[in-house]
Amino acid sequence: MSRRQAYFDLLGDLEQATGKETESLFGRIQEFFGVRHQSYMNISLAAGRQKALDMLHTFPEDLVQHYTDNDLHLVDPIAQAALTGITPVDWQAYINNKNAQKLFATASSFGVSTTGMTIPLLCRGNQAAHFAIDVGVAVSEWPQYRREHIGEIQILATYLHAARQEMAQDLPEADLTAREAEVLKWTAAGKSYWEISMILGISERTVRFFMTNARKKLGVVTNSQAVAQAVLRGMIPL
Amino acid sequence: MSRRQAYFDLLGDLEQATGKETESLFGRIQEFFGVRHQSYMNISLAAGRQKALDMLHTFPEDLVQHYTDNDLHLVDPIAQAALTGITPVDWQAYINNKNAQKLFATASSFGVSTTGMTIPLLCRGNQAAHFAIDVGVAVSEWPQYRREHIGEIQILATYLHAARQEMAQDLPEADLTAREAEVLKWTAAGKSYWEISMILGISERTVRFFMTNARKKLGVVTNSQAVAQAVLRGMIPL
DNA sequence: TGTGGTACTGTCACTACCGACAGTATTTAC
DNA sequence: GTAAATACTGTCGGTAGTGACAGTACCACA
Repeated sequence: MSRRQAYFDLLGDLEQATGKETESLFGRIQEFFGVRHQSYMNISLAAGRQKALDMLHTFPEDLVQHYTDNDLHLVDPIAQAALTGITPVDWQAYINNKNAQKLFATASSFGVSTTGMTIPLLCRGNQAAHFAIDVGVAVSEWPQYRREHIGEIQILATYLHAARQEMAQDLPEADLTAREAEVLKWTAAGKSYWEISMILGISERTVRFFMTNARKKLGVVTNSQAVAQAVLRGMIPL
Repeated sequence: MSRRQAYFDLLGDLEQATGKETESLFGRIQEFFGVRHQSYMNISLAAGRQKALDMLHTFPEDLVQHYTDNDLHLVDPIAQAALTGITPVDWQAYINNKNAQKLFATASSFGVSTTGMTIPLLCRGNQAAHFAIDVGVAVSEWPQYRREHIGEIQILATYLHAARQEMAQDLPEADLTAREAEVLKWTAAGKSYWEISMILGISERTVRFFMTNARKKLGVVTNSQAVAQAVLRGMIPL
C-alpha cells in the first residue's frame, strides 16, 4: 500500500470513527508518521482552571507522571502557546527559551527530542485541545520534515479530535432534539417565545412545548438555567 | 516556479504577514488554488448575535449583499455547521438539504458552484471564523480534488487567520460588579428573584436592580441571554 | 464640595414565562 | 402492527421578569 493510500485510508477511518475506536487509530497515526511519540489532549478551561478531560499519548509514562505531578503545563511555554495561539507551535522555536530548555533537558533523558510540534485544535465552549508529535529527526532535517508533513498532521489531528469529542464531555450529554436545541439557541439569543415562533414559523405554544422538553431533559427549572447548562455543555450553536 | 515552491513561499509570507498585507496574500491564495471564489470571515458571538468582525472575499458583491441583507447565514446549514463543528464542511454533503438547495440555486445564478468547502478556524474567546472556497470543478472530480488539497487549504487558512487576527477586535469588556455577577450566577442556577433575595438577604427589588444593570452592561435584553453571555465569557464562577 | 460609582429600596403596569390539563399527525423501531 | 419518539397546537391561571418612574446611603477621587 502506498503512503498516499495509507493516508487516505486513515483519514477515512478517522472520519467514521467514534469513541474508543479512536485508540487504535491513534496508534495508526503514529505508525503512519513513524514518529517517536505523540499526544492528544483535551482540556477544560471552565471555572478558570485547566483540567484534563481527555488524553491519549505514547510518551514515556514516567515523563508524563513527572509532568502532571509538577503541573509543568503551567510553566511549559510550548503548551501555553498552543493553548493561547492559533498556529502550530514548532518546538525548535523555543530552543533558546529558559523554561523550555529545562523541560527539553528532562524530556531528553526520557528519549524525547526537540524536533516536534504542537498543533492547537479547534474547540467549542470552554475547552482547548492540542496534538503534539515528537518526530525525532536531526535538527538540520527538521524544517523540511515540518513543511512536508504539517498539512497531513494538522488534518489527521483535526479528524482525530472530532472523533474524540465524545470522550471529552465535561458533563453528561442530554440529547435534545434538533427543534429543542434550536429553540434553546434562540432563547439564549434573547428572543421571546413569540419571536421564536415567528422565526421558526410555528406557534408560540409549540415553542413553549420544545422549551419545556429541553428543560426536563436538562433537569432544570428555568430557561435561564437551561441556557447556562446548554452553553456550558457546548450544545448551543451560538 | 514549481507549485510546491509557490506553496511554501505563500506559507512563509503568511507567517510573516500582519494586518493589511494579508489582503494581497488573500489574492495569492486564490491564484494558487485557481478557484472561482473564496472568503474568510471572523465573527463575534458576543451579545448573542452573530456580528461580522472581519471579512475578506472574492464572491460576487451582489450575492454577498443579498446574503447579508437577508441574514441568510442564520438559515445556511453549511455556515452553521462550520460555526459549530470542528472539521471541514464539504458543500456536497448538503446537496440534498432543503435550505442548502435554495442557497445553491441563488448562488448558482451568480456563478457559484456546489463543489467547495468551508473550513472552521480556531478562535479564542467568543469568536468564530471560517474560510470557504468555491472550487468549481466537476462533481465527479470533486472528491479527489478535496482529498488532494484539503491539507494545503487548511494550513493556508490557518496562517491567514493568524495573520488576520488583529483586524478582528472584539468585545468591549463588560465588567460586572461583584453583586451583579453574584445575582447572575444564581439566575444561571435557576433561582428566581425572590429566592435570590432570600439567599443574599436583600430585597427582591434589589436583585432586580442588579440584574437590570448586568443586562445593560452585557448589552442584552433577557436574563437568559445574559446568562448565555456570562457563561460564554467565563464570567460565572460555576 | 461635588461628581460618579456602588449598594440598596419602592410601586405600577405590562409582558413573558411556566405548569397542567388537553389534543393530532407523522415517523422510526421492534 | 403497535409502541415510542418526534413535531406540532390549544386554553387557563398563576408566577416571574421587565421597564419606567421614583428614591436614600455610602465611598472614592478630584
